[in-house]
Amino acid sequence: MPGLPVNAPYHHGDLRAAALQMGMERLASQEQPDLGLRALARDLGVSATALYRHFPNKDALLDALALEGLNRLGQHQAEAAAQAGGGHDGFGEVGVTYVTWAVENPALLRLIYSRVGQVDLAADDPTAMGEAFRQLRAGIAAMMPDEMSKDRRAAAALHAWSLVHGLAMLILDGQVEYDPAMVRKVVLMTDFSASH
Amino acid sequence: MPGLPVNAPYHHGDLRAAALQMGMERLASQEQPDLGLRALARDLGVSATALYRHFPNKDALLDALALEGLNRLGQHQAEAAAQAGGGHDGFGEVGVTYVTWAVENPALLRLIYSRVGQVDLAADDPTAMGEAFRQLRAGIAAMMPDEMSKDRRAAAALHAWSLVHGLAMLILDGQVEYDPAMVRKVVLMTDFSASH
DNA sequence: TCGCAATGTTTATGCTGTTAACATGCGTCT
DNA sequence: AGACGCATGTTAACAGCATAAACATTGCGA
Repeated sequence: MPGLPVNAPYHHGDLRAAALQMGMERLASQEQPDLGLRALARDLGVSATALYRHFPNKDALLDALALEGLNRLGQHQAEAAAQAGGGHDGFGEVGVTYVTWAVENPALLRLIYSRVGQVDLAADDPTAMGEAFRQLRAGIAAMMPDEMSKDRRAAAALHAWSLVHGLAMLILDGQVEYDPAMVRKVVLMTDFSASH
Repeated sequence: MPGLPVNAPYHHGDLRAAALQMGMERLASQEQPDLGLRALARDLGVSATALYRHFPNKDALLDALALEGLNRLGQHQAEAAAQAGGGHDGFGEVGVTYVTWAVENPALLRLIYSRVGQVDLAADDPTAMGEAFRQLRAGIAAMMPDEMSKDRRAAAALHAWSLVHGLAMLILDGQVEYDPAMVRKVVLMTDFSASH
């Protein structure tokens, strides 16, 4: 039994990592990337079925890519939150950042949301995908103004998430043209200190 | 040249309409319907390639289904708007209705948004899909309070559309559990008469 | 050094969308 | 009425896909 390095290179030299990297590159550079096993294997200079030694099936590969993307999104959100300095204004900036990141990573955001919904919760690693998303949710909720009641905080967090996610999806689906100024105006429109 | 009945039955008896109806039934009854040409043809009691006499390819079939779904959504929105009686409160009800319809027609809503974005705008019938969506947008914009400036109306309409669409997608993707009371609270949270 | 297990390849299966060639029959025109 | 034509449906075939099984290779641990 080997020590710690789980991904020790064998014949190819860590084909798993190479496949994931190539997948991430395609997700970053193309709007509708070809993530077929044959296409990936061909461009990796490897036979069509070699990837089955590292992933049980195609969905597992996509899940791994989605998880990596989710981690990057979460990290990006955390950076934006830290830079904005918290508070009401900072929270707005985080929302704008979400939309901006989505526009810059359309295929990756779509992959994340297409995969995270149908993850088998009884799988081997229940913490992988679900935990990353739970962290994202917690981050959103934690950024709400302190003076709110717990109930209102939950509703406000869901409101904020829905707003930026919906705006991002409408832009990605081509229903709304991307206009940074308009995005800013729309996202910052909500006044969370209002009544209700 | 025949008169008005464009879809006169031949051998099968209007296979095109039968295929669309079966597709709509599957979209209505299943979360991830099998809309494969072979599966549809088999259940229609027809050979696998018969549908190519009525649709140039699979995408055309899906586009036709998405268009039908879009019309139903628009009609549903119009009914909700009329019932709500316009005004600020009525507008909120329309938003709640959007989310409710999405929850009740998840596969159809997903199909609509997945197809409408990549429609070839230079196609034969440029009015079909795009026009239906333009009508939906116009309906949303027309429902904004009258006292707003044109600019603010546009931003508020996009805000409202983003909010309900994002909330619907989060529910459909399994990120948020469907809770009618919570949906109502979140959708009605925005106060459009606020400053900015 | 030997062996085993991890890695990669070859081959094969059943699915998919799609095309071409062929068959059938309703509608129309003479 | 009869024949032609075109819309419709069928059969056969092809390329691509994900995937599984059998086989080959190679590096690490005992």
